[in-house]
Amino acid sequence: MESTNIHPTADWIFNQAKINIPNISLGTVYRNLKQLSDEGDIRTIHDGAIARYDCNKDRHDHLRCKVCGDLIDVQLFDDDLRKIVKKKYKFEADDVEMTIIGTCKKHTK
Amino acid sequence: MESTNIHPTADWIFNQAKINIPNISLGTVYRNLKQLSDEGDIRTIHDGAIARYDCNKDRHDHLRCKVCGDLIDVQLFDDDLRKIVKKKYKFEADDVEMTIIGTCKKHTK
DNA sequence: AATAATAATAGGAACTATTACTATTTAAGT
DNA sequence: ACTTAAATAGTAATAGTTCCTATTATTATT
Ligand SMILES: [Mn+2]
Ligand SMILES: [Mn+2]
Ligand SMILES: [Zn+2]
Ligand SMILES: [Zn+2]
Repeated sequence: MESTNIHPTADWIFNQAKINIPNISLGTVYRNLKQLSDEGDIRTIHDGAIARYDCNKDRHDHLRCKVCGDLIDVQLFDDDLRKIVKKKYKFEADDVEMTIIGTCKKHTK
Repeated sequence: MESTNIHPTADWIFNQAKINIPNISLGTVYRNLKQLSDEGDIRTIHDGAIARYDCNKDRHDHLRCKVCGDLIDVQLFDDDLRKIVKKKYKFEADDVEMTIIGTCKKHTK
């Protein structure tokens, strides 16, 4: 999984794993992903209704291209923004889930 | 639904609707919510694995308090941020889904 | 008002991602 | 080798959502 910078689903990982471990079960995939996520070794991201898993442990955000479906890592939510949230709304931010939907640079003519 | 500023689930709406329309079906709730959402009269927000519906049609973001569960409307992603995304990543942003998880002001002593 | 055409609905089946359960296998400790 | 504990495969169960269809309500047309 670390060999890719994609954001695979449990099902994708399951199918990849089957290449080397033909009789692995989907439950094992979910259990291990949950464990890794709980330990902070990977991140779980909610992409609409389904879960994706992210090896990029640094806090970051995503751009989702509605043309090609790519999910691109970006850094947008920074300490400045955290301070604004704190000052303006008196809200102590622990975590941020931000996905920007639009069109990536591959499709600009 | 407009009478509240909460972010109800389909199930919550279904149960509320049953008070006045005792034999309404869940499918009707989903169908009408989808229609309203498609027409832009409400917004669908993905809260983890489940869908919530939002009457606040203005583009806005959310703070989710992990203590009391509240989902608070805020305005964070602005045109400045959109321009940064455009300049830095050459990405044309159409829509943003941002939820900040943390602790709301009700719980600060 | 009666009839025909169209839209909306209830109720339930089907679907999909995920979780829970359990008997069996694998690994570790002595 | 024996005991204990952890991990797993396989399968059943769950939850949210969508799909389907016969029936009901609404609207348009004679
Ligand atoms: Mn990522
Ligand atoms: Mn809102
Ligand atoms: Zn693209
Ligand atoms: Zn709170």
